[in-house]
Order: sequence, then C-alpha cells, then structure tokens
Amino acid sequence: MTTAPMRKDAARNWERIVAVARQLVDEGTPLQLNDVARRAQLGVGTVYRHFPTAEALLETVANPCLETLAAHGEQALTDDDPGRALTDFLIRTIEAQVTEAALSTVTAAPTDALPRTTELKQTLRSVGGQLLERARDAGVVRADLTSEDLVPLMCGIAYAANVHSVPAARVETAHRYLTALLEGLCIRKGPT
Amino acid sequence: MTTAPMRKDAARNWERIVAVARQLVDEGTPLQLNDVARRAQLGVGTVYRHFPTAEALLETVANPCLETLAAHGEQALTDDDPGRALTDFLIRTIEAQVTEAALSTVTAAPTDALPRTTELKQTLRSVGGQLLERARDAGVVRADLTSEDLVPLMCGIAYAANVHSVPAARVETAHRYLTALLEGLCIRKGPT
Amino acid sequence: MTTAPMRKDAARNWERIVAVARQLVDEGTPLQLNDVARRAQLGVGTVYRHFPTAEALLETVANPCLETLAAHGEQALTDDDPGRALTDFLIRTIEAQVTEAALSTVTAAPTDALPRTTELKQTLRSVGGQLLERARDAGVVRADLTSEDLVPLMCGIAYAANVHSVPAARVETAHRYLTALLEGLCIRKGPT
Amino acid sequence: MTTAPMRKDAARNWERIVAVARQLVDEGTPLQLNDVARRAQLGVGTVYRHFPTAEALLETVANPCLETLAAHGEQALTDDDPGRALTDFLIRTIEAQVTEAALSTVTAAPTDALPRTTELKQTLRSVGGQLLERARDAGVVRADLTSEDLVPLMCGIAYAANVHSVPAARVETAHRYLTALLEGLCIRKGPT
DNA sequence: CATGAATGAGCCTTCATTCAT
DNA sequence: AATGAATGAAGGCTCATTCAT
Repeated sequence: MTTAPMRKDAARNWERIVAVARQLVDEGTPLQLNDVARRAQLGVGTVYRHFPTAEALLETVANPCLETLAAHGEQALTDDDPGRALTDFLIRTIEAQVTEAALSTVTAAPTDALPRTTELKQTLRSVGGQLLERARDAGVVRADLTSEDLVPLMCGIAYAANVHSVPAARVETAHRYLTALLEGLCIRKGPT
Repeated sequence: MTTAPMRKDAARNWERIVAVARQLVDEGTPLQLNDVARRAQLGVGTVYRHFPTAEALLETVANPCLETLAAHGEQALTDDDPGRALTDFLIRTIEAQVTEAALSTVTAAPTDALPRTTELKQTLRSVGGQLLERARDAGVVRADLTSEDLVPLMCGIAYAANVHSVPAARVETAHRYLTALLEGLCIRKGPT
Repeated sequence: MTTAPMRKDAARNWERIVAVARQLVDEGTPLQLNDVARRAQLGVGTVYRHFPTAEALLETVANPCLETLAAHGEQALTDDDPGRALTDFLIRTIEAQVTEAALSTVTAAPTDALPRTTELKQTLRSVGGQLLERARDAGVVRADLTSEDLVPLMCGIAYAANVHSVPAARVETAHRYLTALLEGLCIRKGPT
Repeated sequence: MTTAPMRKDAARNWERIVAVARQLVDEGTPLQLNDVARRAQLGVGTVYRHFPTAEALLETVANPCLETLAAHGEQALTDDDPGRALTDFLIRTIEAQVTEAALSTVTAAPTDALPRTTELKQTLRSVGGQLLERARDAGVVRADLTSEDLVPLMCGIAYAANVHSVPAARVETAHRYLTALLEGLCIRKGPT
C-alpha cells in the first residue's frame, strides 16, 4: 500500500516547503508554518494541507537523515569487527546530529508527529542496541550501558558541541567529545 | 556596601515567587511571569518589581546551586590528589545539573540576566579549568581537552540523562554516563 | 506597478477599520488598535494585518485629505495672481486641519509611518514654498518667512481654533484667525 | 485664610518634587508621579500627598509663570499707549509659553486641577480682554477679535514654534511668528 | 508624615488554526 | 487544491493608585 501519487504541482510545493523549512531550521529560526508559507511564497493553507503541524514538517526535514543513519546502521551490522562497527555508527550519528539542526530536536523529542519517524527512531535504537551488544560480547565495551543509553549519549554529545562557544568548530568539537567518551577522560596505563 | 535589607512582607513575597518559580521549572513548565504571579497569588506587578524578566527569575532560582558548586570547586582546589579533585568536582556538577532543573538552562545560556550569574559562571569555568590543568599536569587526564570543554561536557551529560526515557532514574543515569565518560566507553586492557 | 487588488471581504474590513478609526479620532478618543477592532467587530489580528501600528492607521485616515490638499496646491500654482494663490491654499489648508481631526496630528508629527505620508507632506511643503516664494517675489508677502514656516503656522492656527472654547465654531474661528494672520492684528493706515 | 504653614522637611520635599517635575517637563518626559518620586528620591506616597494628580503637579510647575504673566498684565493696564501695552503683553506671553514647557499644556487645557490655576487663567483672560478692548477703542487693533481669542492665538503661536523643526530657534521663531501675526502676513502699502 | 511594596486593569502584540473565496 | 484573510486566546508589560509598615 503506497501513498497515492502526488500531483505534479503539489509535489513541487511540497519540495519548496521542505526546502524552506530546512533553511529556517539551519539558521536557527523557530519553525512557524505561517513563516514557512510566506518564505515559500505559498498560502498558509497549502502548508497546512501538506503538514498538519510544525513538528510534522520538522520531522519531514529530519527523516532523510534518519533514513541514512538507519541504512548505515544496518550496514554496520555486517561488519566483522564489532568495535569498529559500533564506533563507525556512533561517529556517523553525532556527525549527523551536529550537521543537521533538525535532527537533534527530533531525536530528543519523547513523542513523534509522523509514524515514519517513530519507526525510524525505533530502528535506530534497535540497530544501536545490537551493535552495542555485539561489542559488549566481544569485550570491547563496558558492560553497564544498555541500548537505551546510546541515543541519549549521542544527543548529549551533540548538545555539548552546540553549547560550546565556537559554532564554526562544531563538527570538530563533536568529534573530540566523542573520542573522549570512547577512550575516557581519564588516562589509564595501557598494556605493556 | 550591601544591598538595603528588604521589608518583611516584600521578602516573604520574594521567597514565594522564587519558590513558585522553582516548582514550575521542576515540573517542566516554561517560566512565565504572569503564570508565576497567578500561582503565587500575587499581582503581576509584584513579580515584575522583583524580577524584571523571566531570565532574571530563573537565574535567581539557579544561583544558589551555582554558589554551592563554586564553593565546592574552590574546596576541591585544595585536594592533594588532582585526579580525585577533578572527578569530585565533575560528579557534584552533574548531580546539581540533573537535580535542579533551572541549572541546565542557565548553564547552557550564552548570555545572563544577572551580573552575579555571570560572575558565578566565570568562577566555575575558572575553577574547572584549574582542576583540569592540574589533573592533566599529573598525567591523569587526556591532553586534548581545554577548560572550555568542561562546561559543555557537563551540560551534555546532564542533557543525556534528561533525554533518557525514565525520569526517576535521572541521577543514577547521570552518574553512569559520567563514569562512562571518565573511564571511556571502550575497554582497554589495564596494566598487568 | 499597482498594488495587488484586495479581496472583496478584506476591502470591506479595511473600509470598516478606517471608518471606525476616523470616528474615534473625530470624537477625540486616542487611537488604540484593540479598541478599533472591538468597535469594528473584528478580531485584533485583522486590524493588525491591515495596519501594523496606530500611526499607520491614523495616516491612512488623514492621507486622503493630504492628497486633496496637494492637488489643490498644484492647481494653485497655475493661478495668475500669486497673492490669491497663496491665500486660497492657506484657507484650504486650515479648513482641512480643523475639519479632519486626524490631519493636525499627522501634519505636526516629526516622523511618518507610511512612505506615502512622507511624500505627501513633502509635496505640500514644496508647493507651499513655491506659492510663498511667488507671492514674496510679487511683493505681496512679508520677506521674513520661509517655506519652513508655512506648515507650522497653519498647524498653529488650527491648534488655536481647537483650543478656543466653542467646538461648534471651529471652522469659523479658524477662518477668523487666518484672516487675522494674513491682514495683521494691528491696523495700519492704508494708502490714501 | 492662609494655608497652614508646612513643616520644614515637608516644605523641602515639596520643593524637590516641583524641581524634579519641572526638569522632567523641560526634557519632554511625560510627567509620571512614580517617575518623579524615583528621581526625587522620595516615596510615591509622599508625592501623592503633596500632589493628588500629575495635572496638579504640572499646574504647580506652571503657576509661577502664570503669576508673573498676570502681574505684568496688570502692570500693562497702566500703560498710556494701548497698542504698546497689548503688544508687550503678547510678547511676554508667547515668550513664557515657549520657554516654560509646562505652560503650554496648562494654558490649553480646558479644565484645571487647582483652583488657583483657574483663577490665574481667568485673570489672564480678563486682563488680556481689557488690553485688547483698549487697543481696539484706540483703533489700533482689528475689531473682529474678542478677549476669548487672545489665549487661543497665543497658544497657537507657541504651538507653531514648537512644531517648527529646529528646537534651538524656538524663542526666535516664536517672535517672528508673533510679529507676523501682529503686522500681517500680507503687505499693504503704508501711508505716503 | 513618609515610605515604597502591592495591585491589577488595560494596552500591546503574536501566532496557531480555521474557513470563505 | 490553493489561497490568505480572519480569528482571538494568550502572553508580555506598564503605570496610576492604594495601603500596610
């Protein structure tokens, strides 16, 4: 059961709306449907027809990212090295979070507007959980973390990077923070 | 030069307002001065007289915590063990962050309403920086983090704990996350 | 390039708003957009959509008068008799000022909300200046007044008429005051 | 029946309040009793005790001027030259109006807060009326103006001077406008 | 008398959402 | 379908006035 195909002009409007919304989110402007409509040179009604709420629109902006992350996650599950698999996944995740402004909001939200979003978040949690489990089974990851912790931790790292004073350095900062988290703030003597 | 002492009734109202505000913040309600006034059974004007903006009120709620943290930080500077000093400081910090809801907002805010808040945040950053430096000099902490990173990281941990689904477990979760950050997600073979 | 034509209902509301505003101004009530909305039986938002500020609305009420005055002024420039031309212009001006309450406020305001208002005031000043200059060149008007003085003087006369106790006699009073100004309070012996 | 003598400190406060009010009026700030209290370093209550309304305070600021004007007026009545007497009176009047900001408001107000103000305004109107009448009887002033017109005309001249763009030139402008009014805008051939 | 804290009506403005065109 | 005008609840803030201390 696929959704009925959209009329050509409707599709064009849809794209316009999403594009404008992404732009707004990126520049930190709070997402208001009236505002989106104005910038997209469309009537408010049109925007409401396509997206019943601002959250729905925001999720629509964020979902491609989530799709990509999920795909990469599934891919990572096939990796032989459980440690690398998890690490890669985490790196991609925070990169996405600090790159796409919409993502952090959507990921941290306790409730979703679109079913698809819920699915994606579920998938991501599940994939993350599996990657974590494997790594733990391989003894390369501490045992006191569950799959429930992965998303919060990634959100936290991304948030930390955003709080940091210099916006231009966000990606680099996020990397540094992730590395710190992976390797630990404290230094222990390595194996001889 | 201390501020003139407040009249008894005014002081009572002041307390009432701050108490109501703390309660609101704790239950996650966005802080609105009108709302505070209503709940405190006071005229709006009274609230505005004491706190010109919602931010000022929020900071007033948060500042005692900041004071305490700063005091503990200064104390920690006298600790012989640089590693323990830093760790203790960090533990207290995230504990405060997840316990007092007002704190995380204030800490993450790029700009302050009250001068005292700015002072406190500055002190905290400075103390944290010194603790970090000592620990680094003692070789117990990784070298790629600066004093600029401490606050963001603590905010991130607290945020992560808040994102985590179960609110009741927040303190415990925050502890776990901090430990993970300190020791590292990844396990490395310790010295024989 | 003309402005897009207004929708029929919107136009009706626009008219209603302006009508109510004119009425309020006429009865001396300070112009408040909420008040206008209530009396026009419209939502506040509607009023704000049409007129972003009370000043904009006030100028919209006043501008037709200004347009008329400007037109008459241009007309007066074609008159052969420079004295009569100026006098006619001045008479029309104060008549308008005491008739349309909105006018005096707008004319005396140092700054405008609508570009059109600025244009009109500029035109009026310019036309008045030319009429004055011609009359002066013809030797029928005292030499110590510049085009900068015309508007203030007219505002002054209108104000004087409004201050006068009997409101019903305003037009007549204004006429009398203008005549006094033109001919002089003091009587001098005419030519033999 | 004189008013009970004021206590020394009360008198000092009274002075302070009036001084602050005059200052506020002069700088164009709208007169608010709270504001006055703050600037005078007094409680609001104190200000209210002395002046029940802002209008009363404003009139208190303006009245010395009115007193002076009235005195000069009475004086002028003794002048032999009726024309000069009137002219002098008018000159003083507009000078006062443009010099003391409080005056124009009080003079133009249709109703007064203090009985003394009403008395003074009445005196002024009466004196002006008499001066006008004498001048008219001497044939040096046009006949179509009554004593009711003098105050409005002076208010108008002052208002005109205030509307004029350059504030620094107000006194000079007012003089010019008064002269124009006295001698007439239009030039007529003098006696051979 | 003096004080200044408290009051709350009232104005301003925004924005999510609906619905006539 | 698309449009965008209309709505009005809701929140922000000020300020004249009162009254407990």
